[in-house]
Amino acid sequence: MATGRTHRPATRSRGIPEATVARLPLYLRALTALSERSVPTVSSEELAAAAGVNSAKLRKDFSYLGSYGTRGVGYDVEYLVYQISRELGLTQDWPVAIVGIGNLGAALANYGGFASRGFRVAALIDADPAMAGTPVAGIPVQHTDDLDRIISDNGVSIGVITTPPGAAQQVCDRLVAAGVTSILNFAPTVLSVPDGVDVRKVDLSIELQILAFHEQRKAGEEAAADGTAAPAADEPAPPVRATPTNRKGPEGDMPAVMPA
Amino acid sequence: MATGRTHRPATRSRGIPEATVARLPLYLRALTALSERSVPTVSSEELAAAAGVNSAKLRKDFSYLGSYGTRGVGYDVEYLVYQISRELGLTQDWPVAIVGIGNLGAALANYGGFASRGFRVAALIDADPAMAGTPVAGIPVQHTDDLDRIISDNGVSIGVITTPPGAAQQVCDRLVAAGVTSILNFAPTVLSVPDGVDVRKVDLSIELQILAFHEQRKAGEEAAADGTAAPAADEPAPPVRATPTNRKGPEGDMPAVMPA
DNA sequence: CTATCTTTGTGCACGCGTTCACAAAGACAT
DNA sequence: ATGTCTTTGTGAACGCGTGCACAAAGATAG
Repeated sequence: MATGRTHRPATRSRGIPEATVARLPLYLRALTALSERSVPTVSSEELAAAAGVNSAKLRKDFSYLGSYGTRGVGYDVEYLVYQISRELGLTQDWPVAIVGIGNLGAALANYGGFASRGFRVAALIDADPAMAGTPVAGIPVQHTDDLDRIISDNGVSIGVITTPPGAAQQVCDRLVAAGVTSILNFAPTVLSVPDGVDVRKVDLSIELQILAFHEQRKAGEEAAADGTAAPAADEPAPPVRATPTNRKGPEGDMPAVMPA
Repeated sequence: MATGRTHRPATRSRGIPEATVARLPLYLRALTALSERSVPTVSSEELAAAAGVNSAKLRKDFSYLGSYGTRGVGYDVEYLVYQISRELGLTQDWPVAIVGIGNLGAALANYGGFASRGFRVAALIDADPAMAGTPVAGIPVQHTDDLDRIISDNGVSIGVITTPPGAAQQVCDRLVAAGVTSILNFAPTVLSVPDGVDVRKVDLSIELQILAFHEQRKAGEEAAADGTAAPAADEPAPPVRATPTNRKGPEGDMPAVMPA
């Protein structure tokens, strides 16, 4: 999953822990599903199961919002949907701009989950002049030169970056200069932003690498359980240390450096 | 960011904390960039800056892998690239299957970051018979009916789900039954999997909602700093409680329920 | 060989997040 | 009205992650 806000060192926003905020959308989704099935009330146990979390955690999370439950009964679904929506700021309209209309940018523009919940794709921006005017998902692509004006005119405060990594920081700087204060970054780059600007990153490559780590570990454990000798790759750090004059891996030659 | 592993409750894998594992890909990326510029060594301070983290944290992270640095000098870039790659399991080939070739699935198939770093798109799978045979990113799409065989034949252990939410759990079950033990889920659904299977989720909608929360909060603080009266949406929980017979928001009528 | 200087590796303390376990609160039946 | 039963809300304990601050290690110069 994409993780980690940058800057603003874990300040509790209005007393609501960051971890709780990250789970509210999950609860909201489960509650919306219940609401569509016209379920009037739900217990913490049921809702927690639907959201895939511990029921105690869910109750504690809700306790930060206020006392919205009824003991012996549970939570009123409609009321809770409204309260969480309000808390997350989804009762207002959020115009969003997507910068970098390649495969991913176009896919996001077409993504249905965007339009619902108060988020509206207000503008698509790309650096390629040939794309200017071409409609993507029914919205004409505009050129980067007009970025500043586009952001201002539409009152965009949330920007989505889907550019190649090399362009990400520059685009980010321009977005921030134009007034954007929240950025969702899909480019595999560490963005640096001034205080007061929130950045969240979604990084496919990182997610896969984390999965690979656990996958390798599972394979190693399995082999150990089979009584097979553990693979060399799973052994502790080798005694041979690399020095500037001795650059070799423990098992001989160093493999070719992998591309980014 | 996509966040949160499901199941397997925070077990320290071979002594390496989960939080550290999640940062290793970040370090690896920064190190690879240095390697391409032929930088021989790097200090924890420099590398930490490039990766966007605290230098003490970076040193502690590396200490879990072993003592790979040289006091007074820093870390050997090439050696560290190799060690982290090995630790993450990137020295081997990981065939990946993408299920659900819509806008997003196609975008991922075309994504360059996939191919590098040992991950290889081994198969594209979709439920639409009309798509079968159509090449996407140079790889012919295969039908869901053959999912089991495709996974087995290619030795796929990592699956990527980019289906509509309604199909995600079913696809997940089939993947797991076929032998997949790691899943990257882009569908906005809580997947339930048996023990031993890792799930990571990437959820655009959740990321946006978290950003909206902080955005709303920033707007509220700003207004308060201006001496303006705080907006009603930012005030503490209202005294009026909703009961099954009194379903109203604190400010009057309940807004229409939002779509999922 | 000794002294100095740089940078790592880590002991320690602190704070956040999670979980347990239970008292309090309300619904509901009698 | 009283008692029972269900479910919430939360106090308290625990564990993980973070960051400070410093001792130990090694490089480098004289």
